Amino acid sequence: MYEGLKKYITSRTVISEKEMDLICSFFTPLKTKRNEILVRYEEICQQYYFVNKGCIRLFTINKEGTETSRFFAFEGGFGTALPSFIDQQPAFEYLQTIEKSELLVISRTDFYHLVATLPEFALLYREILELGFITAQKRIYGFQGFDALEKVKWIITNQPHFLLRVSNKMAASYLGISPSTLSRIKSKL
Amino acid sequence: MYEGLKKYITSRTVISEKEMDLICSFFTPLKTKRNEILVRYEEICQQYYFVNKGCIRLFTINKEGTETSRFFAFEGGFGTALPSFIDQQPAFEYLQTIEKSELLVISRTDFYHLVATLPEFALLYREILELGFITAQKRIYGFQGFDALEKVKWIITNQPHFLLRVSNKMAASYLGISPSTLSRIKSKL
DNA sequence: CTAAAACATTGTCCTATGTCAACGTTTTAC
DNA sequence: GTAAAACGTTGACATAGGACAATGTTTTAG
Repeated sequence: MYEGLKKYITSRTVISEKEMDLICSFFTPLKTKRNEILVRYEEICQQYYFVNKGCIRLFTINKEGTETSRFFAFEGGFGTALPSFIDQQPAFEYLQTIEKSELLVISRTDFYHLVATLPEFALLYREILELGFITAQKRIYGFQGFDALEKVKWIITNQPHFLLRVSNKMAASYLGISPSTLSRIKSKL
Repeated sequence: MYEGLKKYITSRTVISEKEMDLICSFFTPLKTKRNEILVRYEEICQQYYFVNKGCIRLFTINKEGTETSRFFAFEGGFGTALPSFIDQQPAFEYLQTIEKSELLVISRTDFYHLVATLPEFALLYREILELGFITAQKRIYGFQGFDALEKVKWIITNQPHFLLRVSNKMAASYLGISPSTLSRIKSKL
């Protein structure tokens, strides 16, 4: 159950078995169904999620009812509604599992407790933030001035499994293009 | 000279005078001219910059020679080519002062030394990352699906001084629209 | 102070991509 | 297992906004 998480941690920091067990002890398993909502709009996010199996998606719905996908975390990744989690403000987004998933959940209290007491965990969090920051940057700036075709090529290069893993509709809403356009582009490669 | 930095720090953490002086001792003043380059494309970024006066801009130039502005830091803000600074990889961007500016500079070595030895400084860095992350998120997601008019309204709401402070061209390249379009929109409010 | 360069504004035109609709296929729910 | 709903694909059409150019203004360099 905890292998994925342990692998994640050992690949990023050196830590004693005792501390590893301590960290794991704060994570509780959670099985979810397809399209299960973890954080609702305007809810204050209290949990951080590690994806053991399945996939979580962060998205919004605008006033016209159109969904926009913001972020996906697959097996071995962390995810949450981070702005709300950090600031404890109502989330301007939804978090859901788009497939039947197995997650490991840690409460915000425990999370920040670990950050405050375990330097190795603080380092892990710093790396999550640094990586998240860089990833977000690359995505914005990678997309700046890109036309639809370039965006699709970008995602194929940077997240090769992405288009195979998520629906056409979700992929399009992540890339900021219409499903029709994505469909047309895929048909020409 | 260090008032701005001290103000920044005291507004975010509680710290003794001695530690404050220690932190400040690692920052050296730097005066720059308009359009002075701080980090070149493919250079590895070794410094973090605090803006006392003036403004720094992060930007790229694509193969067609068009500039894209990624980020601006004004008085009281921190800025650097963060992905390169973090990973010590060649920067895929330029950092410049767009006005005559007064900066406070800390080397990466000293910066991470402070992060590693002063918990208060580690907290500050964590907050910079968290805030940077949230800001980047808001910008991407705020822009997702926005048309040109909505982007301009967004920037007016979220950074009211922005359009007054930077040139039409730079503002347009930040918003991801053409200078002509921005000009037309401004003329209609 | 002056010449040159960069920039801002605005008009005309054109294209990428969104919208809508039709149709077939897959998924869902009971 | 079956009906209904959601989704994917493709065509026809409409449009936001980019490219380019002309003109006037501001900034820069010496």
